Amino acid sequence: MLTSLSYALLGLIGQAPRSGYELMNLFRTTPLGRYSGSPGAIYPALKVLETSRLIHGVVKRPSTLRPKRMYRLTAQGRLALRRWLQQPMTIDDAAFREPELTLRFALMEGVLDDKAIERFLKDFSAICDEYAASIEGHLKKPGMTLHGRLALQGGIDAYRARAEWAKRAIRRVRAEHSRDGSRSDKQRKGQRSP
Amino acid sequence: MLTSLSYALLGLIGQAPRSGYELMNLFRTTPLGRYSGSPGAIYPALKVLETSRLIHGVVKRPSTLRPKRMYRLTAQGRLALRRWLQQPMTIDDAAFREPELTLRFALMEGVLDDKAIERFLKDFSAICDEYAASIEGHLKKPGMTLHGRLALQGGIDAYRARAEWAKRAIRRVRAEHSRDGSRSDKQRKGQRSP
DNA sequence: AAAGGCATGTAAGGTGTTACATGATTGT
DNA sequence: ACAATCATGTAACACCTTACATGCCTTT
Repeated sequence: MLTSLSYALLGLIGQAPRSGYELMNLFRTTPLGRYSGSPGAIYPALKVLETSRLIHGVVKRPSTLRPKRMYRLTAQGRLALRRWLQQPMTIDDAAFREPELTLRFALMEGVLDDKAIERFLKDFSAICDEYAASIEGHLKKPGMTLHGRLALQGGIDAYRARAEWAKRAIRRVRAEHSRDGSRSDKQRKGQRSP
Repeated sequence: MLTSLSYALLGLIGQAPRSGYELMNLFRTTPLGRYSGSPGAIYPALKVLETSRLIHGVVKRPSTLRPKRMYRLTAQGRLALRRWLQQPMTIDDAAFREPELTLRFALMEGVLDDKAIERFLKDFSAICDEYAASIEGHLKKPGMTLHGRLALQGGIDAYRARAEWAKRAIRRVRAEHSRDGSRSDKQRKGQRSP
């Protein structure tokens, strides 16, 4: 199993060919930074992805001591990405790996179809509500301090907010999709916003 | 610098003397589990805290191959905990270490005074709003995909929810404190809910 | 006396961080 | 020629996870 960082790299390379440096800057200058953006993590991760044949680096500036590589997804890489994006969602994902779910959502545009995206958001909303309810269970337990209960309430509020967000997001992607559908029914894959 | 896990242990031991096993179960059976609850993390961390003289383990069942230890804070440990709880809050804490802030709130009851607790919540609310606003800045940047923008919006919503929670929490702790104040002005330190 | 929960611990492995090292290219 | 930025990489270290090992104690 790959890490979140590796999948983030896979997803970003899928959007457009990119170099390690470019990826590093994306992490450093955007909220993607949550998934870590140090060269000591990114370059080794890219190496692993390349030896696993999920990405392939085309070497610019060859036969120097400091070659530059532009990475692209291989067919295998595209498949691995898609499998990760389509993974069934568990309550543990919501509880302990919520950022990875958000990452999946951010990277599934242009890879999964409208139906799968809507499914994802519905599941996400439901699972966030479910997890919020499970925290509520702890609230009633004896021996909880005031701050303990308040901290739990904060968690509940945050997950409820996530669930509401997902419901709004469904409407937003629907609106976008119907516009896209009436405008241009073809054109997919490998495109990038201008 | 100690890790979140170490401070969590410090805080929990401060609430009442506890054994490693007891601590492990607290992590396993409550939302504290976010801060990890495997024996491979907890026992070594306790050992480090003891060699740093922040906690002290009283050995029950001595002169066996499997001694049992009940840990208590030392004066140094109490001080280290207090310093961590009182640390000034940065926007980076909110952005990358929000769970640690929540942990601090949960563990400051009975250690910091009412004033410091209210200060913490006010700062937390302000910094969450500030960070939410800084994400909003990214929303306007060109080159953002639809999903990218929606994911950012999710982050904004979550941080706004945190900020609102903190405001409600201030009222809750105020109410509790005024009740406490009129009931029993003394009695602090080392107590535990029944 | 066997089972199951209490209780502590270690070994191997993976992944990340910080800090550093180094080379290439471009603009002044 | 120099500085800044582009660009890649490594070494040391810290910490956590999983899986396992082991022993004590209580109940049946």
